[in-house]
Amino acid sequence: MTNSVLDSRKHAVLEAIVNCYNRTAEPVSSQKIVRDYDMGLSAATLRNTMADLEELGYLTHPHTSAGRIPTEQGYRVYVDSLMTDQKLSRREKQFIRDGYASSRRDFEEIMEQTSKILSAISHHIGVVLSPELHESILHRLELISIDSEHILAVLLMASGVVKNQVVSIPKDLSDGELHQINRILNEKLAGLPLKQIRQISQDPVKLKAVFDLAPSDPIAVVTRNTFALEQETHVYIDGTSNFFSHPEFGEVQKIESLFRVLEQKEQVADLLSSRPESLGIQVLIGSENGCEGMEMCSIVRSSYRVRGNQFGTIGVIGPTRMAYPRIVSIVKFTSQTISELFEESL
Amino acid sequence: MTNSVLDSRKHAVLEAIVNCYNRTAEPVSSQKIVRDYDMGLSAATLRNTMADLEELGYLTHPHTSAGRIPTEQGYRVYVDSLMTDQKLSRREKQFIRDGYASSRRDFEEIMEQTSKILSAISHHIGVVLSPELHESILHRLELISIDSEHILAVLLMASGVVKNQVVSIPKDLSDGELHQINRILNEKLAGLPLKQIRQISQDPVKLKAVFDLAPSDPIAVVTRNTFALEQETHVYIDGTSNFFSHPEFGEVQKIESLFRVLEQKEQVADLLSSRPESLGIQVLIGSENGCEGMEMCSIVRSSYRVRGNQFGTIGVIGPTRMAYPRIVSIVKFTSQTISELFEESL
DNA sequence: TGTTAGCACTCTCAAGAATAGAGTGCTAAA
DNA sequence: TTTAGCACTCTATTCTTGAGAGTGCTAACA
Repeated sequence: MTNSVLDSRKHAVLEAIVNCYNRTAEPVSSQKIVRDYDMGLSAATLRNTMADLEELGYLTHPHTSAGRIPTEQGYRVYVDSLMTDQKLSRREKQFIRDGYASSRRDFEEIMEQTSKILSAISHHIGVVLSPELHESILHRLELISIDSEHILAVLLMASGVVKNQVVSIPKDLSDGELHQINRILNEKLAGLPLKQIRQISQDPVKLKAVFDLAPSDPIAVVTRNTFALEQETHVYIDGTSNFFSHPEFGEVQKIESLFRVLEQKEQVADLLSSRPESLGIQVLIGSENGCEGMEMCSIVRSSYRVRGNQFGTIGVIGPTRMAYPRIVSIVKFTSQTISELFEESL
Repeated sequence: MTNSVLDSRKHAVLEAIVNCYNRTAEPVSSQKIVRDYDMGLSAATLRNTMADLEELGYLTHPHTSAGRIPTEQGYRVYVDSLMTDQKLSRREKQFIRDGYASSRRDFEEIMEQTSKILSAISHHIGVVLSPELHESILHRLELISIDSEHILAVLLMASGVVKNQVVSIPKDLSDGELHQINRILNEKLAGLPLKQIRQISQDPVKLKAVFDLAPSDPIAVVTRNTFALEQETHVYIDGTSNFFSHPEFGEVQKIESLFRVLEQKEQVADLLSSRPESLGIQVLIGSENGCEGMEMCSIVRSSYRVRGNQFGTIGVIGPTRMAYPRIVSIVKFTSQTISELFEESL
């Protein structure tokens, strides 16, 4: 909290400017602060302080005779050490919990609902990344015959996620054979994390070590084909149209570049997950997200946990000028709620 | 083809204006037509004809000294009787087919891919509605135990679609019991359309008639819970950001109302499917779609077929000023391609 | 009778000029 | 160190003007 460069007045002024700018979306003048915040200082003094803050890189000027707006660096200081926690109201918490009332136990529905809740309550864009199957543990698998060339593998993960996979088979398998293969696979593979299973299944040597059979054996083929599934993360996005209500996106081009990014689900996934995997809340301000076309946006993200060590990510994408304390609280509480939801019910 | 109101000159002029306006997005002047189309008429004569067409309601004026643009009615005539088929080039057809090369047999992937293909090749918005399970025939179902209170029902439809459903069970069932129930359900229900099964499962009388057992019997409960699934149509949308490149959407508000609609998946689903269920191509011009916020958009849609009589819908949403002949060909060819794809492979 | 040239008229669009207002930076006094 | 005062700068709005595009109408023509 003791930032050597900023004395307490500068702190206060920066905070006031960020708050004010977030409310009005207009450059903040010294007058405005005198009127709205009772700081016991004159406009002239504030102007001096503001000039200092600008020199330090925390504020900027659209043009000579305009008020100040925070720079990304200014927001950074605000988020890191100035802003105060804003508790969600009981009503807001209830709103979030109620959002899950209808979606019983369908995994997809919970993901989808989460993105809707996030966007509805934040008035920004809500994003949810499904947990990475990679780390997830296989609880059991069931093989179901489809036709002479294909079977369906149903993977039940320990987390409660269910994943279907159509698998080509080398030759028609009788019900008995299929049953037999199913039994053996469960015996050998249940309880292992998917990542490890994939390694085994794609490596002839390991495969032989585990199953002790030739690569051409039906069991080997089925295993290989079943676990060839690539790492796919589903991305759920909602509330994109909320962006139209922000004055800073009044011109089409600005909003266009953002929407072009949002349409690339993979890019959105990278955006939310590529950061160091700390577990708490993370706030990326403006160009910190490093994504072309999203320089004007900030991201507040957090992981959630689906039993064991399977993690997904939720986040809110909004304009750099967003109400950080509130959004942080929302993301924090929602990720807790969703984690509990998975913990208890699935 | 013999439209009593329109002589062949009016036809030709209307067609020229539609074509020209589609290219340039600017009101078409009499001069422009003289220059670009060799009609052997002077500008003055064209002005007379254009005035007639305006009187008939097929053209309009942004203001007195501007050229003409087609009205919705004008487009209607153009689409219904003026425009000529535009075959897709070999390259375009190949592009569409290639789009499916990677997506093997995963149903969802094909749907998703289709919306991408449609938007990429049309430069508009591509929409796909998954087929209605309703009419689909149950090929077989498999029950898989999850825990003491839940099982997973895997429904294999005759069409190749696979649907998972987590089902609550009244009491813990042994493997044997589960197997037994599974066998009976398949015996009684396989081969029936889902719609009928749902009717049976939700009606105690019918349930008793088919299975001859008490409503509290585990079989009855499992059946009821398994087929309680509501009719859900998945909506795949791609290419929304293509709208930014159209000059008529240069202002934010116009694009906003459109995006608000697109975010409501149910509304999009209604938009594409609520029309009379003719099988061919349908073109809805401008406000004909009856959807608030989409008055400036046209829709070209077609059903596709997934074996048996299970149908879905694909479509392209674009500005009213779209290249109808081309888009119609695209939608037609894509729906054929996707139908064939399902016919042969699943 | 249908077509065309000519012309007056209308409307838009872009550029410039004038004005008001907001807000700053600086200076000098408290 | 703080503050009042003031000159200065920049924006945003409004009005005007002129050019250009395109029409509708009229009168002549085939």
